[in-house]
Amino acid sequence: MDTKFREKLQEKGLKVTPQRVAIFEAIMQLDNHPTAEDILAFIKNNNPNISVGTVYKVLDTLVENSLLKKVKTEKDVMRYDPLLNNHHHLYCSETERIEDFEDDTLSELINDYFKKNKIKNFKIQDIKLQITGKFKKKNQ
Amino acid sequence: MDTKFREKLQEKGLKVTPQRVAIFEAIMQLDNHPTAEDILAFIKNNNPNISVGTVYKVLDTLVENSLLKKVKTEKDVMRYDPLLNNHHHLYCSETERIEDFEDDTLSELINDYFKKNKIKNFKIQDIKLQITGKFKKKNQ
DNA sequence: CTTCTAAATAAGAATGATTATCTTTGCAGA
DNA sequence: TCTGCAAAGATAATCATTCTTATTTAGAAG
Repeated sequence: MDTKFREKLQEKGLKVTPQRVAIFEAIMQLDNHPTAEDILAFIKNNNPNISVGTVYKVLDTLVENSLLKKVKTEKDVMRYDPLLNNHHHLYCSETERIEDFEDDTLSELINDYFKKNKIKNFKIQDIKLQITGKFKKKNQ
Repeated sequence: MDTKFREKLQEKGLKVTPQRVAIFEAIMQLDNHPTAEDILAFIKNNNPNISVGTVYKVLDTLVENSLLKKVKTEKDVMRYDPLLNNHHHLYCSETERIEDFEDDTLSELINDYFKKNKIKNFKIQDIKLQITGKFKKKNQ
């Protein structure tokens, strides 16, 4: 299951360490875009000796090597997102919940738009929608 | 020029204080989404006695009352944005530069899309595009 | 299976943005 | 003028993140 992850690490010339694997798995299992703290807490169960600095460092290297994404919120904590496929985010305006929102049609729509209407003096690398709102009670 | 701001404060039942006005004006004049520190430095010129806590407190109340927006960068500092009209953000992937990007046609396009394609169990309040990329050298 | 070395981790101190606390100020209404 | 309350000042406290140093480890090369 995490063989792909191991392979990707090697492709990038990064060593495969138990910490890196554990952190990546934690993010996959912890849904909802965990904070560094969430990840640390989760890992401590099986791996009580992991260090705070390590978690931050690993997260940084994974982000740098495009194996993870940082998510921007309005709060002052960073959250991390497994870089699966291109998706947007639904932010709850009342809680800390963040959910993925995938819609290829929409993404295409936007990409097409920018293909026709370039932004002056700016080269787009990535477009993300930040959709703020409220989750309805159902399916909660 | 800041009469509108004063009015808005009063509408919300907030007192019009010189600090609030100064902070708001600072944000309007300092372009490029200043940090709390930028704002503080700017204000200290005319108003050397303003306190750090006050700046943060004022910023918070203004955000709460929808007179400002908080913007987050990849770094862990918050930045503030005068809530003029609906606009999106261009993030430079190499520097901390953030610019506003306004495009009513695009906003409409997206709004229309969501009018036709509701998100299940989610009520949209606001949609922002986070466009990451590189500013070209010109016009720099 | 060893040895070697750069890369990675541990531990915990340090930093720095933000928040909290407590006091003082200034103004509105009695 | 007095009272009450929101706001501001001063500064200590907090807490996420980064830094520093010593130690350990992954994985290549022998």
